[in-house]
Amino acid sequence: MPRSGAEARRRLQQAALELYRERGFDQTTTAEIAARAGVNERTFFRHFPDKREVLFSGEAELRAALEQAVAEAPDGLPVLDLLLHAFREVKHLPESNRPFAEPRLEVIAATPALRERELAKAAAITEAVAQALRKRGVAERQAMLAAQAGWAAFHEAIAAWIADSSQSLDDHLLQAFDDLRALTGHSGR
Amino acid sequence: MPRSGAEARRRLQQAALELYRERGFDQTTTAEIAARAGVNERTFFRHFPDKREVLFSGEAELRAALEQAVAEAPDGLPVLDLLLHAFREVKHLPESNRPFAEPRLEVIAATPALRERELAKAAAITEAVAQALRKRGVAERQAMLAAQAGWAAFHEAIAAWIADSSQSLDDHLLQAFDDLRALTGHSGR
DNA sequence: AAAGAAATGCCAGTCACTGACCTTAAGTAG
DNA sequence: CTACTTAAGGTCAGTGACTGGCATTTCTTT
Repeated sequence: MPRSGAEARRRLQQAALELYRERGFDQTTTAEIAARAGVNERTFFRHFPDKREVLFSGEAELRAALEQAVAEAPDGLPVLDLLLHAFREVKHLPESNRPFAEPRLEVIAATPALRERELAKAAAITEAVAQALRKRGVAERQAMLAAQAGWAAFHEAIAAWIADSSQSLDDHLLQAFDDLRALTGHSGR
Repeated sequence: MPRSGAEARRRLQQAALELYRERGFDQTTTAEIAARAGVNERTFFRHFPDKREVLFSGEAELRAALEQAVAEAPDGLPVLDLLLHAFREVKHLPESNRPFAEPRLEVIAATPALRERELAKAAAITEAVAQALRKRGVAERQAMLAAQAGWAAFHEAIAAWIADSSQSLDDHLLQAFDDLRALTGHSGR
Protein backbone atom coordinates (compact mmCIF):
# COMPACT_ATOMS: atom_id res chain seq x y z
CA MET A 1 0.00 0.00 0.00
CA PRO A 2 1.30 3.44 -1.04
CA ARG A 3 0.70 6.92 0.42
CA SER A 4 -1.57 6.86 3.42
CA GLY A 5 -4.39 8.92 1.94
CA ALA A 6 -6.39 8.77 5.13
CA GLU A 7 -4.30 11.60 6.56
CA ALA A 8 -5.00 13.87 3.62
CA ARG A 9 -8.64 12.99 4.01
CA ARG A 10 -8.65 14.06 7.65
CA ARG A 11 -6.84 17.29 6.84
CA LEU A 12 -9.41 18.04 4.16
CA GLN A 13 -12.28 17.52 6.57
CA GLN A 14 -10.62 19.70 9.17
CA ALA A 15 -9.81 22.46 6.66
CA ALA A 16 -13.31 22.40 5.23
CA LEU A 17 -14.98 22.68 8.63
CA GLU A 18 -12.70 25.57 9.58
CA LEU A 19 -13.28 27.47 6.36
CA TYR A 20 -17.03 26.88 6.36
CA ARG A 21 -17.13 28.39 9.83
CA GLU A 22 -14.79 31.27 9.08
CA ARG A 23 -16.31 32.58 5.89
CA GLY A 24 -19.36 30.44 5.27
CA PHE A 25 -20.02 27.50 2.99
CA ASP A 26 -20.89 29.50 -0.11
CA GLN A 27 -17.92 31.81 0.24
CA THR A 28 -15.50 28.89 0.46
CA THR A 29 -14.05 27.38 -2.70
CA THR A 30 -12.88 23.80 -2.96
CA ALA A 31 -9.51 25.15 -4.09
CA GLU A 32 -9.16 26.98 -0.77
CA ILE A 33 -10.00 23.87 1.20
CA ALA A 34 -7.43 21.88 -0.76
CA ALA A 35 -4.82 24.58 -0.30
CA ARG A 36 -5.27 24.66 3.47
CA ALA A 37 -5.05 20.89 3.57
CA GLY A 38 -1.87 21.06 1.52
CA VAL A 39 -3.15 19.11 -1.46
CA ASN A 40 -4.38 19.73 -4.96
CA GLU A 41 -8.00 20.65 -5.63
CA ARG A 42 -8.37 17.49 -7.70
CA THR A 43 -7.40 15.45 -4.67
CA PHE A 44 -10.34 16.91 -2.77
CA PHE A 45 -12.71 15.35 -5.28
CA ARG A 46 -10.89 12.05 -5.09
CA HIS A 47 -11.74 11.84 -1.40
CA PHE A 48 -15.21 13.38 -1.48
CA PRO A 49 -17.74 13.35 -4.30
CA ASP A 50 -18.72 16.95 -3.65
CA LYS A 51 -18.25 19.99 -1.50
CA ARG A 52 -20.98 18.97 0.95
CA GLU A 53 -20.06 15.39 1.56
CA VAL A 54 -16.84 16.37 3.32
CA LEU A 55 -18.88 17.00 6.48
CA PHE A 56 -20.83 13.75 6.33
CA SER A 57 -18.52 10.82 6.75
CA GLY A 58 -19.63 9.52 10.14
CA GLU A 59 -23.13 8.75 8.93
CA ALA A 60 -22.19 5.46 7.34
CA GLU A 61 -20.81 4.28 10.64
CA LEU A 62 -23.96 5.24 12.52
CA ARG A 63 -26.07 3.52 9.91
CA ALA A 64 -24.13 0.30 10.13
CA ALA A 65 -24.25 0.34 13.92
CA LEU A 66 -27.99 0.93 13.89
CA GLU A 67 -28.62 -1.87 11.43
CA GLN A 68 -26.71 -4.23 13.66
CA ALA A 69 -28.39 -2.99 16.83
CA VAL A 70 -31.83 -3.52 15.34
CA ALA A 71 -30.89 -6.96 14.12
CA GLU A 72 -29.56 -7.99 17.51
CA ALA A 73 -32.21 -6.45 19.72
CA PRO A 74 -34.11 -8.83 22.00
CA ASP A 75 -37.25 -10.50 20.75
CA GLY A 76 -40.77 -9.92 21.92
CA LEU A 77 -40.63 -6.15 22.17
CA PRO A 78 -43.15 -3.77 20.59
CA VAL A 79 -41.60 -1.99 17.61
CA LEU A 80 -40.95 1.32 19.31
CA ASP A 81 -39.37 -0.37 22.30
CA LEU A 82 -37.17 -2.38 20.01
CA LEU A 83 -36.08 0.85 18.32
CA LEU A 84 -35.44 2.60 21.60
CA HIS A 85 -33.28 -0.32 22.62
CA ALA A 86 -31.34 -0.06 19.36
CA PHE A 87 -30.83 3.68 19.68
CA ARG A 88 -29.54 3.27 23.20
CA GLU A 89 -27.05 0.75 21.88
CA VAL A 90 -25.55 3.29 19.48
CA LYS A 91 -25.74 6.42 21.56
CA HIS A 92 -22.01 6.21 22.29
CA LEU A 93 -21.36 7.31 18.70
CA PRO A 94 -22.81 10.82 18.98
CA GLU A 95 -21.47 11.00 22.53
CA SER A 96 -17.88 10.39 21.55
CA ASN A 97 -18.12 12.65 18.52
CA ARG A 98 -19.53 15.59 20.38
CA PRO A 99 -16.52 17.97 20.32
CA PHE A 100 -16.33 17.63 16.56
CA ALA A 101 -20.08 17.45 16.07
CA GLU A 102 -20.97 20.70 17.73
CA PRO A 103 -19.27 23.15 15.34
CA ARG A 104 -20.32 20.89 12.53
CA LEU A 105 -23.98 21.14 13.44
CA GLU A 106 -23.63 24.87 13.70
CA VAL A 107 -22.39 25.13 10.13
CA ILE A 108 -25.04 22.76 8.86
CA ALA A 109 -27.81 24.70 10.55
CA ALA A 110 -26.62 27.88 8.86
CA THR A 111 -26.39 26.42 5.36
CA PRO A 112 -29.45 25.27 3.41
CA ALA A 113 -27.36 23.18 1.03
CA LEU A 114 -25.88 21.31 3.96
CA ARG A 115 -29.23 20.80 5.62
CA GLU A 116 -30.44 19.19 2.43
CA ARG A 117 -27.59 16.75 2.55
CA GLU A 118 -28.23 16.04 6.21
CA LEU A 119 -31.82 15.17 5.41
CA ALA A 120 -30.65 12.84 2.66
CA LYS A 121 -28.36 11.07 5.10
CA ALA A 122 -31.17 10.77 7.62
CA ALA A 123 -33.40 9.29 4.93
CA ALA A 124 -30.77 6.74 4.04
CA ILE A 125 -30.45 5.74 7.68
CA THR A 126 -34.17 5.46 8.29
CA GLU A 127 -34.51 3.37 5.14
CA ALA A 128 -31.79 1.05 6.43
CA VAL A 129 -33.48 0.85 9.82
CA ALA A 130 -36.82 0.11 8.18
CA GLN A 131 -35.19 -2.65 6.18
CA ALA A 132 -33.67 -4.12 9.33
CA LEU A 133 -37.09 -4.05 10.95
CA ARG A 134 -38.65 -5.83 8.00
CA LYS A 135 -36.08 -8.56 8.33
CA ARG A 136 -37.38 -9.06 11.82
CA GLY A 137 -40.91 -9.51 10.54
CA VAL A 138 -42.27 -6.01 10.95
CA ALA A 139 -44.82 -5.23 8.26
CA GLU A 140 -43.76 -3.13 5.28
CA ARG A 141 -45.47 0.14 6.12
CA GLN A 142 -45.13 -0.19 9.88
CA ALA A 143 -41.41 -0.59 9.44
CA MET A 144 -41.08 2.66 7.53
CA LEU A 145 -43.33 4.61 9.87
CA ALA A 146 -41.58 3.28 12.95
CA ALA A 147 -38.15 4.01 11.52
CA GLN A 148 -39.07 7.58 10.65
CA ALA A 149 -40.83 8.30 13.91
CA GLY A 150 -38.05 6.69 15.88
CA TRP A 151 -35.39 8.64 14.03
CA ALA A 152 -37.29 11.86 14.63
CA ALA A 153 -37.27 11.11 18.35
CA PHE A 154 -33.57 10.23 18.26
CA HIS A 155 -32.79 13.43 16.43
CA GLU A 156 -34.83 15.49 18.85
CA ALA A 157 -33.05 13.85 21.75
CA ILE A 158 -29.64 14.72 20.35
CA ALA A 159 -30.67 18.30 19.72
CA ALA A 160 -31.99 18.61 23.27
CA TRP A 161 -28.83 17.04 24.64
CA ILE A 162 -26.63 19.49 22.73
CA ALA A 163 -28.69 22.39 24.04
CA ASP A 164 -28.91 21.05 27.58
CA SER A 165 -26.07 18.88 28.78
CA SER A 166 -27.25 18.81 32.36
CA GLN A 167 -29.01 15.58 31.51
CA SER A 168 -27.46 12.62 29.76
CA LEU A 169 -28.23 11.73 26.20
CA ASP A 170 -29.81 8.59 27.55
CA ASP A 171 -32.26 10.62 29.61
CA HIS A 172 -33.15 12.77 26.64
CA LEU A 173 -33.69 9.65 24.56
CA LEU A 174 -36.10 8.17 27.08
CA GLN A 175 -38.02 11.42 27.27
CA ALA A 176 -38.23 11.79 23.51
CA PHE A 177 -39.63 8.29 23.15
CA ASP A 178 -42.10 9.01 25.91
CA ASP A 179 -43.26 12.01 23.97
CA LEU A 180 -43.54 9.89 20.87
CA ARG A 181 -45.68 7.30 22.62
CA ALA A 182 -47.81 10.04 24.12
CA LEU A 183 -48.87 11.11 20.65
CA THR A 184 -51.45 8.39 20.46
CA GLY A 185 -52.91 9.03 23.86
CA HIS A 186 -50.63 7.01 26.08
CA SER A 187 -49.14 8.73 29.10
CA GLY A 188 -45.61 7.32 29.44
CA ARG A 189 -43.36 4.37 30.18
CA MET B 1 -48.53 44.74 -16.88
CA PRO B 2 -46.11 43.54 -19.57
CA ARG B 3 -45.37 40.07 -20.93
CA SER B 4 -47.24 37.36 -19.14
CA GLY B 5 -44.27 35.47 -17.77
CA ALA B 6 -46.42 32.80 -16.21
CA GLU B 7 -46.73 31.10 -19.58
CA ALA B 8 -42.99 30.90 -20.07
CA ARG B 9 -42.78 29.49 -16.57
CA ARG B 10 -45.25 26.74 -17.37
CA ARG B 11 -43.45 25.90 -20.60
CA LEU B 12 -40.18 25.65 -18.70
CA GLN B 13 -41.67 23.25 -16.16
CA GLN B 14 -43.15 21.14 -18.92
CA ALA B 15 -39.94 21.10 -20.94
CA ALA B 16 -37.85 20.23 -17.89
CA LEU B 17 -40.08 17.32 -16.90
CA GLU B 18 -40.02 15.96 -20.45
CA LEU B 19 -36.27 16.21 -20.79
CA TYR B 20 -35.57 14.78 -17.35
CA ARG B 21 -37.66 11.79 -18.34
CA GLU B 22 -36.21 11.41 -21.81
CA ARG B 23 -32.53 11.55 -21.06
CA GLY B 24 -32.28 11.88 -17.30
CA PHE B 25 -31.70 14.80 -14.97
CA ASP B 26 -27.91 14.76 -15.13
CA GLN B 27 -27.84 14.47 -18.91
CA THR B 28 -30.09 17.48 -19.33
CA THR B 29 -28.62 20.97 -19.48
CA THR B 30 -30.49 24.08 -18.48
CA ALA B 31 -29.78 25.43 -21.96
CA GLU B 32 -31.69 22.53 -23.48
CA ILE B 33 -34.67 23.11 -21.21
CA ALA B 34 -34.72 26.77 -22.12
CA ALA B 35 -34.42 25.98 -25.83
CA ARG B 36 -37.37 23.60 -25.74
CA ALA B 37 -39.41 26.17 -23.86
CA GLY B 38 -38.48 28.75 -26.47
CA VAL B 39 -36.66 31.11 -24.14
CA ASN B 40 -33.14 32.06 -23.21
CA GLU B 41 -31.18 30.05 -20.66
CA ARG B 42 -30.94 33.14 -18.48
CA THR B 43 -34.71 33.28 -18.37
CA PHE B 44 -34.77 29.83 -16.84
CA PHE B 45 -32.86 31.15 -13.85
CA ARG B 46 -35.15 34.13 -13.60
CA HIS B 47 -38.06 31.79 -12.99
CA PHE B 48 -36.32 29.13 -10.92
CA PRO B 49 -33.36 29.47 -8.59
CA ASP B 50 -31.82 26.22 -9.79
CA LYS B 51 -32.20 23.19 -12.01
CA ARG B 52 -34.01 21.18 -9.33
CA GLU B 53 -36.55 23.68 -8.17
CA VAL B 54 -38.35 23.63 -11.51
CA LEU B 55 -40.09 20.44 -10.36
CA PHE B 56 -41.09 21.74 -6.94
CA SER B 57 -43.50 24.60 -7.28
CA GLY B 58 -46.64 23.03 -5.86
CA GLU B 59 -45.11 22.49 -2.45
CA ALA B 60 -45.69 26.03 -1.27
CA GLU B 61 -49.38 25.63 -1.98
CA LEU B 62 -49.61 22.38 -0.03
CA ARG B 63 -47.76 23.92 2.85
CA ALA B 64 -50.07 26.91 3.03
CA ALA B 65 -53.14 24.69 2.83
CA LEU B 66 -51.84 22.46 5.59
CA GLU B 67 -51.05 25.37 7.86
CA GLN B 68 -54.57 26.63 7.44
CA ALA B 69 -56.12 23.20 7.88
CA VAL B 70 -54.25 22.67 11.14
CA ALA B 71 -55.22 26.10 12.37
CA GLU B 72 -58.88 25.54 11.59
CA ALA B 73 -59.21 21.96 12.76
CA PRO B 74 -61.79 21.30 15.48
CA ASP B 75 -60.77 21.54 19.11
CA GLY B 76 -60.51 18.74 21.59
CA LEU B 77 -58.88 16.18 19.36
CA PRO B 78 -55.72 14.23 20.23
CA VAL B 79 -52.77 15.50 18.18
CA LEU B 80 -52.70 12.68 15.67
CA ASP B 81 -56.43 12.91 15.08
CA LEU B 82 -56.12 16.61 14.56
CA LEU B 83 -53.41 15.98 11.99
CA LEU B 84 -55.40 13.30 10.24
CA HIS B 85 -58.28 15.74 10.00
CA ALA B 86 -55.96 18.37 8.50
CA PHE B 87 -54.49 15.96 5.96
CA ARG B 88 -57.95 14.90 4.86
CA GLU B 89 -58.76 18.55 4.31
CA VAL B 90 -55.90 18.97 1.84
CA LYS B 91 -56.01 15.63 0.10
CA HIS B 92 -57.69 17.22 -2.92
CA LEU B 93 -54.35 18.83 -3.81
CA PRO B 94 -52.46 15.63 -4.59
CA GLU B 95 -55.65 14.18 -6.04
CA SER B 96 -56.10 16.93 -8.60
CA ASN B 97 -52.42 16.98 -9.46
CA ARG B 98 -52.11 13.31 -10.06
CA PRO B 99 -51.65 13.22 -13.86
CA PHE B 100 -48.78 15.65 -13.56
CA ALA B 101 -47.49 14.20 -10.30
CA GLU B 102 -47.01 10.65 -11.49
CA PRO B 103 -44.24 11.18 -14.07
CA ARG B 104 -42.79 13.76 -11.74
CA LEU B 105 -42.46 11.26 -8.90
CA GLU B 106 -40.89 8.80 -11.28
CA VAL B 107 -38.15 11.22 -12.20
CA ILE B 108 -37.59 12.23 -8.59
CA ALA B 109 -37.29 8.63 -7.48
CA ALA B 110 -34.63 8.03 -10.12
CA THR B 111 -32.53 11.08 -9.26
CA PRO B 112 -30.67 11.44 -5.95
CA ALA B 113 -30.30 15.19 -6.37
CA LEU B 114 -34.05 15.53 -6.76
CA ARG B 115 -34.78 13.30 -3.81
CA GLU B 116 -32.63 15.56 -1.69
CA ARG B 117 -34.69 18.52 -2.72
CA GLU B 118 -37.90 16.64 -2.06
CA LEU B 119 -36.72 15.88 1.47
CA ALA B 120 -35.93 19.54 1.99
CA LYS B 121 -39.42 20.50 0.90
CA ALA B 122 -40.90 17.90 3.21
CA ALA B 123 -38.84 19.26 6.07
CA ALA B 124 -40.08 22.76 5.40
CA ILE B 125 -43.66 21.54 5.41
CA THR B 126 -43.30 19.53 8.60
CA GLU B 127 -41.68 22.51 10.28
CA ALA B 128 -44.62 24.65 9.24
CA VAL B 129 -47.08 22.05 10.49
CA ALA B 130 -45.22 21.80 13.78
CA GLN B 131 -45.37 25.57 14.14
CA ALA B 132 -49.11 25.51 13.46
CA LEU B 133 -49.52 22.84 16.11
CA ARG B 134 -47.58 24.91 18.62
CA LYS B 135 -49.88 27.82 18.00
CA ARG B 136 -52.69 25.55 19.09
CA GLY B 137 -50.94 24.78 22.34
CA VAL B 138 -49.15 21.55 21.49
CA ALA B 139 -45.87 21.27 23.36
CA GLU B 140 -42.63 22.08 21.54
CA ARG B 141 -41.26 18.61 21.08
CA GLN B 142 -44.59 16.87 20.67
CA ALA B 143 -45.41 19.26 17.86
CA MET B 144 -42.29 18.35 15.94
CA LEU B 145 -42.64 14.62 16.51
CA ALA B 146 -46.30 14.65 15.59
CA ALA B 147 -45.67 16.68 12.45
CA GLN B 148 -42.93 14.35 11.29
CA ALA B 149 -44.79 11.17 12.09
CA GLY B 150 -47.96 12.52 10.55
CA TRP B 151 -46.16 13.58 7.40
CA ALA B 152 -44.54 10.17 7.13
CA ALA B 153 -47.99 8.60 7.24
CA PHE B 154 -49.33 11.08 4.69
CA HIS B 155 -46.42 10.37 2.39
CA GLU B 156 -46.84 6.63 2.74
CA ALA B 157 -50.52 6.98 1.98
CA ILE B 158 -49.84 8.88 -1.22
CA ALA B 159 -47.25 6.35 -2.33
CA ALA B 160 -49.67 3.51 -1.67
CA TRP B 161 -52.43 5.34 -3.50
CA ILE B 162 -50.22 5.88 -6.55
CA ALA B 163 -49.30 2.19 -6.56
CA ASP B 164 -52.83 0.98 -5.90
CA SER B 165 -55.67 3.17 -7.13
CA SER B 166 -58.33 0.61 -6.37
CA GLN B 167 -58.78 2.35 -3.05
CA SER B 168 -59.22 6.08 -2.57
CA LEU B 169 -56.51 8.28 -1.14
CA ASP B 170 -58.80 8.82 1.81
CA ASP B 171 -58.85 5.10 2.55
CA HIS B 172 -55.08 4.89 2.29
CA LEU B 173 -54.78 7.86 4.63
CA LEU B 174 -56.97 6.24 7.26
CA GLN B 175 -55.00 3.01 7.02
CA ALA B 176 -51.67 4.77 7.27
CA PHE B 177 -52.77 6.60 10.41
CA ASP B 178 -54.04 3.35 11.84
CA ASP B 179 -50.62 1.86 11.28
CA LEU B 180 -49.06 4.87 12.93
CA ARG B 181 -51.25 4.54 16.00
CA ALA B 182 -50.56 0.84 16.13
CA LEU B 183 -46.88 1.57 16.67
CA THR B 184 -47.44 2.36 20.30
CA GLY B 185 -49.51 -0.68 21.00
CA HIS B 186 -52.97 0.50 19.98
CA SER B 187 -54.94 -1.61 17.58
CA GLY B 188 -56.81 0.88 15.39
CA ARG B 189 -59.70 3.26 15.05
C1' DA C 1 16.98 -3.05 -7.51
C1' DA C 2 12.86 -3.70 -10.24
C1' DA C 3 7.97 -3.80 -10.61
C1' DG C 4 3.38 -2.78 -9.57
C1' DA C 5 -0.21 -0.35 -7.28
C1' DA C 6 -2.21 3.48 -4.93
C1' DA C 7 -2.36 8.29 -4.29
C1' DT C 8 -1.48 12.73 -6.04
C1' DG C 9 -0.48 16.49 -9.42
C1' DC C 10 -1.52 18.76 -13.64
C1' DC C 11 -4.47 20.28 -17.61
C1' DA C 12 -8.36 20.99 -20.28
C1' DG C 13 -13.09 21.13 -20.53
C1' DT C 14 -18.28 21.18 -19.36
C1' DC C 15 -21.99 23.19 -17.09
C1' DA C 16 -24.70 25.38 -13.31
C1' DC C 17 -25.38 29.79 -11.88
C1' DT C 18 -24.67 35.14 -11.44
C1' DG C 19 -24.16 40.22 -12.27
C1' DA C 20 -24.47 43.96 -15.44
C1' DC C 21 -26.44 46.00 -19.15
C1' DC C 22 -29.43 46.35 -23.07
C1' DT C 23 -33.80 45.39 -25.68
C1' DT C 24 -38.62 44.26 -26.36
C1' DA C 25 -43.51 43.98 -25.53
C1' DA C 26 -47.38 45.53 -23.12
C1' DG C 27 -50.15 48.62 -20.54
C1' DT C 28 -51.19 53.54 -19.36
C1' DA C 29 -51.51 58.65 -19.35
C1' DG C 30 -51.73 62.53 -22.16
C1' DC D 1 -52.27 58.01 -31.60
C1' DT D 2 -48.05 59.01 -29.16
C1' DA D 3 -45.00 59.05 -25.28
C1' DC D 4 -43.91 57.09 -21.03
C1' DT D 5 -43.43 53.24 -17.87
C1' DT D 6 -42.32 48.82 -16.51
C1' DA D 7 -42.09 43.98 -16.18
C1' DA D 8 -39.95 40.48 -18.77
C1' DG D 9 -36.57 38.63 -21.91
C1' DG D 10 -31.93 38.71 -24.42
C1' DT D 11 -26.84 39.07 -24.53
C1' DC D 12 -22.26 38.70 -22.60
C1' DA D 13 -18.70 37.78 -19.59
C1' DG D 14 -17.22 35.52 -15.62
C1' DT D 15 -16.85 32.34 -11.46
C1' DG D 16 -16.61 27.96 -9.48
C1' DA D 17 -18.01 23.00 -8.88
C1' DC D 18 -16.93 18.88 -10.88
C1' DT D 19 -14.80 15.37 -14.45
C1' DG D 20 -11.70 12.70 -17.64
C1' DG D 21 -7.17 11.80 -19.09
C1' DC D 22 -2.48 11.40 -18.39
C1' DA D 23 1.95 12.02 -16.11
C1' DT D 24 4.35 11.59 -11.63
C1' DT D 25 5.43 10.36 -7.06
C1' DT D 26 5.60 7.25 -3.08
C1' DC D 27 5.15 2.99 -1.00
C1' DT D 28 5.02 -2.13 -0.93
C1' DT D 29 6.40 -6.44 -2.83
C1' DT D 30 9.47 -9.68 -5.02
